[in-house]
Amino acid sequence: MNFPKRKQKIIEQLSQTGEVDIKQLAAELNISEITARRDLNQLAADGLLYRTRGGATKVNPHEKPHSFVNKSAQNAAVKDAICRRAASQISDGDIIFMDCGSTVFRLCQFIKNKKIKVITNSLPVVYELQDSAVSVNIIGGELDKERQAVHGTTAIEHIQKYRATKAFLGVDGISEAGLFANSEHEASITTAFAASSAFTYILCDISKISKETYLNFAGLDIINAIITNADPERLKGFKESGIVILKADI
Amino acid sequence: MNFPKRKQKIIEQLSQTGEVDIKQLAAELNISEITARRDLNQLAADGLLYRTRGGATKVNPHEKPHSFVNKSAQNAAVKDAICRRAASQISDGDIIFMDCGSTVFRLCQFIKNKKIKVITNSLPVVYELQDSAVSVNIIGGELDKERQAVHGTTAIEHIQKYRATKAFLGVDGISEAGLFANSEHEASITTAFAASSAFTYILCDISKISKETYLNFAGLDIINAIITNADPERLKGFKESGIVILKADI
DNA sequence: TCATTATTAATCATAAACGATCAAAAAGAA
DNA sequence: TTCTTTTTGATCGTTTATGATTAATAATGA
Repeated sequence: MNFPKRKQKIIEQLSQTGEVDIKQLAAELNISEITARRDLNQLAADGLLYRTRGGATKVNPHEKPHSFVNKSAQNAAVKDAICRRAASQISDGDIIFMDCGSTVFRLCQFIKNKKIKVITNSLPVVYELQDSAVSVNIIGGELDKERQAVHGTTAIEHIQKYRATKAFLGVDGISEAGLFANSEHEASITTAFAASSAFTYILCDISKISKETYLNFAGLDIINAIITNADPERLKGFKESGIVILKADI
Repeated sequence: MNFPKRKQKIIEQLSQTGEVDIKQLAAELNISEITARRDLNQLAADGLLYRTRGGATKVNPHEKPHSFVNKSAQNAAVKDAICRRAASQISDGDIIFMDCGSTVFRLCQFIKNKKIKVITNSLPVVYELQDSAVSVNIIGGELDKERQAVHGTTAIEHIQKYRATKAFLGVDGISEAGLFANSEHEASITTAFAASSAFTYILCDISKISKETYLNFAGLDIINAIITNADPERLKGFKESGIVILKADI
């Protein structure tokens, strides 16, 4: 058992239990206590843990692990159907905005070979389009680790400098009262994208339709179309407000 | 059994079991231990594995969803020594710039628990810092897929809006004539970072010292310090220009 | 307060691994 | 073939990782 391997084990246990004990470490890794001690000293010197008497603890004990839950795999079939419909709206030469919605993310797989420019604040989108024909432009600014996306005033200013032919955005809820979001950050990004885009699509599955949650940040007038799997019958109200309804058949 | 064939076998076993042992390798491939040692050293210099005493281990112990092709694993030991020295210059509260240099990338592992802000144009840096205590700010603009970093006029303007206490940057070459880069994009980013930072460190291993390549984009006056593993004796000229030399002891 | 105990740093010892150097063998070029 | 270059192996002094020992230091409790 060499140092890199031990280091890995130590860091692993530390992140799980929050602390390690020299005696227990020595026993577990089949090394002498002094070697365990030396390992911990080395890792402490590199700032990877805090040395305590007889062991070590995490540097940031109360730090909540930024858990980016990738919701995009939930109801993948429905989301893919919506995204296929969305991708069919995109032609070569388009400049498109994509936000950090979980449905929007699944659009990536369908546009990899298109000759378009994508402007996005979503890191997963950037990663996914890394090996693609698409030219990528990243919105700059502060990174929201939980959402894996960029937000803040710098991001807004950045968006305002660009103009897109189409925007593909997600929302936390949409009703005849307009668009709803669970965070102000997300709301301002959505508003900025919509304002700088010639045509704005909202991608949402049936669970978001008629859902009113937290912040009603904009009216329906800032968007042009909804792509969803919901029955168009349920969407009559939107149609009457001039919104184009595109049904994704599953 | 020639080197390319052995290399393939070694990499294969490494990806399966995560580690190789020199004795076992020598026996298995019918070569002497010293040849096995030489093979591993070669592969370590190329960044294909990490050398340990008596063997080698994988570069990426856990499979990550996205992998960045990275020169940063090449000569990892030297780069780590430089980065340890660099990390020791960083205190909580600092706002630091990091560019897309391969040495700079390895600084991430030593700053994960620091309470600092990092502003960067490098995607691998962003990815590496996503589960850290560090607050991350991404430079916005066009993504250079080859370098996995953001560049362009938007990026420059973004950088100019921020002020950092320290910048940690890489170069393709440095001599008493100044800084050298292999691309204009990279040069302009480096210049912008240095201009907006109170103190600028260049991280470079000995191979970059006195190397003059392609574009001499700036004089030594835009930087404040060099962190390197090169012998300070060779760096007298820099010292006379008022550059602080920090020797990384390996 | 002091005494007891556990932990640590410092020092040393040892075996394994290492780099440097040179020689032999293999491969390639003239 | 002969010469040169590259690869491989052997030898040997040096370095490194590890563990044992012991004195110093810090925590704990009476």
